[in-house]
Amino acid sequence: MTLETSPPSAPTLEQVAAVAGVSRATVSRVINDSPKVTVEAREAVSRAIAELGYVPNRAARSLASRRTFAIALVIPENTAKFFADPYFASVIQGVAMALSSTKYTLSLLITPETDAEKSRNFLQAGNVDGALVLSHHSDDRAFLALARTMPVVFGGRPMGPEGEHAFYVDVDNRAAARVATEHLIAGGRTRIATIAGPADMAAGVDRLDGWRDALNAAGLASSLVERADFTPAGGFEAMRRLLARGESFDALFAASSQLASGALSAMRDAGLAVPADVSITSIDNDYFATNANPRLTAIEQPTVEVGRTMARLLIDRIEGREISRVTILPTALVQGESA
Amino acid sequence: MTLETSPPSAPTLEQVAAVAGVSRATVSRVINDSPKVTVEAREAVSRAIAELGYVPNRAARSLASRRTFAIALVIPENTAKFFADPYFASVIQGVAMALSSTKYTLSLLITPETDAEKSRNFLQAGNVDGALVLSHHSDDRAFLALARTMPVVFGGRPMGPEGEHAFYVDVDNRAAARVATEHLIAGGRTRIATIAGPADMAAGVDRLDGWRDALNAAGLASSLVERADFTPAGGFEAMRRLLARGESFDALFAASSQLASGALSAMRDAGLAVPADVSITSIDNDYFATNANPRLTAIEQPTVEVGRTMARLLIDRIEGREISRVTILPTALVQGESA
DNA sequence: ATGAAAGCGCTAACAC
DNA sequence: GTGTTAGCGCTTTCAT
Repeated sequence: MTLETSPPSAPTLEQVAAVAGVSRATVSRVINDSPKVTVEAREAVSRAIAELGYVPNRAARSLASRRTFAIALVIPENTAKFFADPYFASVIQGVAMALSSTKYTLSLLITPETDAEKSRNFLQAGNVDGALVLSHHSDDRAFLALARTMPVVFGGRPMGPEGEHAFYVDVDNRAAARVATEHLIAGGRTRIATIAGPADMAAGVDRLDGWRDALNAAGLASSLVERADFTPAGGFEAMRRLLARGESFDALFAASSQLASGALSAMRDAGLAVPADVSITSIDNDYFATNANPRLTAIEQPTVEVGRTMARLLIDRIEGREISRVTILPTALVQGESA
Repeated sequence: MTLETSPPSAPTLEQVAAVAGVSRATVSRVINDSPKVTVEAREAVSRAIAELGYVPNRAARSLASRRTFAIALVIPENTAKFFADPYFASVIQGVAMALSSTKYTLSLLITPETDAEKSRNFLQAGNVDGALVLSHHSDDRAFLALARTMPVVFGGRPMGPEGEHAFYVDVDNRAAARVATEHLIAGGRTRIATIAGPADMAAGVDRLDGWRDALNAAGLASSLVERADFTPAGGFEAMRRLLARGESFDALFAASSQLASGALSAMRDAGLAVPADVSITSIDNDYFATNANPRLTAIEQPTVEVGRTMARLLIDRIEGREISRVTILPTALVQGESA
């Protein structure tokens, strides 16, 4: 049994001041890099800080300064989707990375639409200095409003009227889709279908446009379109509808690898061989692409980099530095065995 | 153009009190679910809170209560390893999940050994209510000490003298290794080598023991051992050393799929066919296992569940509930094409 | 350049 | 059961 003195309470700024022989105000100035401190004072304080192993208490700091040194990463999805989509994990990694070398802390908000309000209140209540919103989802309106209140950086171009004015990091979905489709055309395919994403999501709209761009440029027909949620189940159903049309096709551009993965099952059921009968390209070189059989030829997005960039930009904004409103990151086609 | 009043400052507890016609203390009691409040008062306050869209300010709350409602997830690795290992992403997901339905917030600390002290100071300074330490790494001593200061739950059994007293969530690495090895034996293999992990990591030690258990039980020799870091490069070199010994073997148990993945390259270089010449099993049914060629037969760990469980247990401890010191989660062998 | 002093918004005795 | 009153540890005027 050791003699438990009360909690090994951490050193306070006051103690640092005492050791350094200065006032608390001076210690505070040193901590906050104020220029108005003499070299000697600064050194005395630094020594005291090192000696005591002092670390400022964030709560006190936040309360007094009205800054929190916390940023929120909002993922407007329910937990099921959150798990199903490897995209989120990558972006989180990137954000965490970028933050690890700063004084900012991450607050993860996974918010089903049902309590979007709760999240907004949390954010508005001054619990974070800014927010990152992964706008994979359609319902961005709430968060666009938030963006008028505090620094917000979106991941993916937010839909809606105000989307124009938002700060966001994205990839060029339209160009990516075009490249993926051109790959099919280059492979000699001429009747190219697509399974597109939801019409209320930027990725859904843009990727469909890109597919059309490629077909138009090549003088090919662009009538074989089915829409679906970005899930394997959605892809499965969409492919069944496509097959039910009775119009034959020799290639498919799927707007996401999850869609492609579901489509693949439906094609297998229908006795179609990939890539012999139908070749496939898609977007997202993720788990679904690499584990598909055959492995999918897909566009790779720099997902970790998206997270990292979002975080960097947000901090720049919080700290008053100028940043450009739109940042587009590059993508690349990764060759698989499906096309 | 709306009339921008100064920062849309969030409502304070004081305002709620005014609207509800009670004192601040009563509002505080309602917020904190104190039983000592009349139904009427409680309702009046609730109404006022709803009306104003009030959310408590965490900083103020923390400062006054000396609680932060934040927990840290410490990953004692450098960022390179952090990215290379899919294990971390899964565990983080699990933790985030578990936390999303609580009032706790996540603070991610990715700490190269070089600034382990900085992290410890941060933690000690009362910036979190407790910590989760992903003890994949060998240097647990620092965090074991931390565990005497605040609630800590480890992921993986921490090594070292005090490891015995720590709270942790883990899988039965020894049993997992035994099962993986038995699978090779069941396949008719008799000369079974292993590439083991570092001797200073629990997973390294335990998995080697499990391999031995299986061989001993079957009356087979257990001399073909090489050690390596848990990386593909380590696995590659270990396999070369194994081959250089000149003793033939017809199976390999790799202590991780990253090791197996590297070993596979070395075997390919040596002209060995898998599983024809040498069959392989490993641990971690992750990216490395599923993307290996051939796909590895491996033990799957419930990584997301590990994170979720760690978070739950930590919160239980923080809130003073009794929890068992050790939680072992189940694993399962997933059949691939390598054995 | 430095110090004194007044809070930041909340919780936690304590008294009633 | 409710209100009063001190702070929690820091930042930030304002003097000096």
